Amino acid sequence: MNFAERLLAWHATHGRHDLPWQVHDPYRVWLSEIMLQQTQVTTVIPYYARFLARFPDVAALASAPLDDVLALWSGLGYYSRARNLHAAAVMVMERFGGAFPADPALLAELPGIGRSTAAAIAAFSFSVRSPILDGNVKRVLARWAGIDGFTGEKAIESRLWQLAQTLLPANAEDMPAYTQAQMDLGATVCTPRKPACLACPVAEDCVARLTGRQHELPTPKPRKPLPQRHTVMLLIRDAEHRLLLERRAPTGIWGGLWCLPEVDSTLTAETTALAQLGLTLQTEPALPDFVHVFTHFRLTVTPLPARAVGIGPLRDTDRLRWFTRAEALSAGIPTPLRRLLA
DNA sequence: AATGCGGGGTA
DNA sequence: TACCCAGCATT
Repeated sequence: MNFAERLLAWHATHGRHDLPWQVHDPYRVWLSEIMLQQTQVTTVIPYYARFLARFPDVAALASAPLDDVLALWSGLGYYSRARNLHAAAVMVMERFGGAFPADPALLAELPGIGRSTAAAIAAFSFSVRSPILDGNVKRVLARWAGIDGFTGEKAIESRLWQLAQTLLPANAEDMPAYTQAQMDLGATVCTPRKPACLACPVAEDCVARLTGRQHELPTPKPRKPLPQRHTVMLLIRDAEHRLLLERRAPTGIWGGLWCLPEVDSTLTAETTALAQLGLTLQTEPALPDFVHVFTHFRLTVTPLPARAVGIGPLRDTDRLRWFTRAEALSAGIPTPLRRLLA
């Protein structure tokens, strides 16, 4: 049996068959694929259920306010995914009349859908013969073919795409199961740490296993030490103990989410707030620092409580808004703020 | 080609 | 702590 045939046979008995998005509905497949970008299955499942209940089809999503989408995405991270999801839903309605195209090249024109996600949607929904190349597949193929070098590097990645294309099953109707089989093999057998080679359907001709290099491949990403950053976040309360939140710019960290106003220093907080927010503050002693780690830097946050005195009506209510604690918790806010409020 | 972009699970 | 996860967009 060739590579694809062995994966298909393995998947029939050992694959995952009960995931909630394993349906031939491009909307649900698309939604799950976006949520699963750089995010593990167990994390996605509850978000997927809530999202689908609120937005049962692409028309419902396209006509919803972005704030509602971000609120349901809150805590899942990579918020550009939520903004792109909403924009793509609008495009599917306007350009394709609400029906997702089957062609991966067309799917990849939608925001948030790259080559791998487009192939996954096309394979699961329409049985199109197009290869995926996610973290699982990169690891499986790098080991099986004995490919050295960081898989994020251009030359390595292009070899892997080429290989993935040649290994596709002959029959298009096998594409949904084959695509799922690759993901399942990477997630449950060919795992990053302790690969279960004894349970692997392609172990007999796996170069990494035959040469004892399962634990060396794929070549890990070269790491640099995380830069340190510091910020002061203002916990501004009004007379009714409501909290002032500021909508962040649409791009960058926590884009579009509601967050605490930030200043550079506790010493200049009052003057900075007056200049930037138009509020006169009485600051209180800072709360203990906490650390939030991102992929690319480490952020130390000093929470600084303050009372707003002599407030006039806030003029820019699209950017600045007073929230009760309950309102803040149900809005689109980043995880550190959710933790701080809890 | 390199960087920005979250958050959680895991050993 | 460090690595990894159903990657994509931007520069």
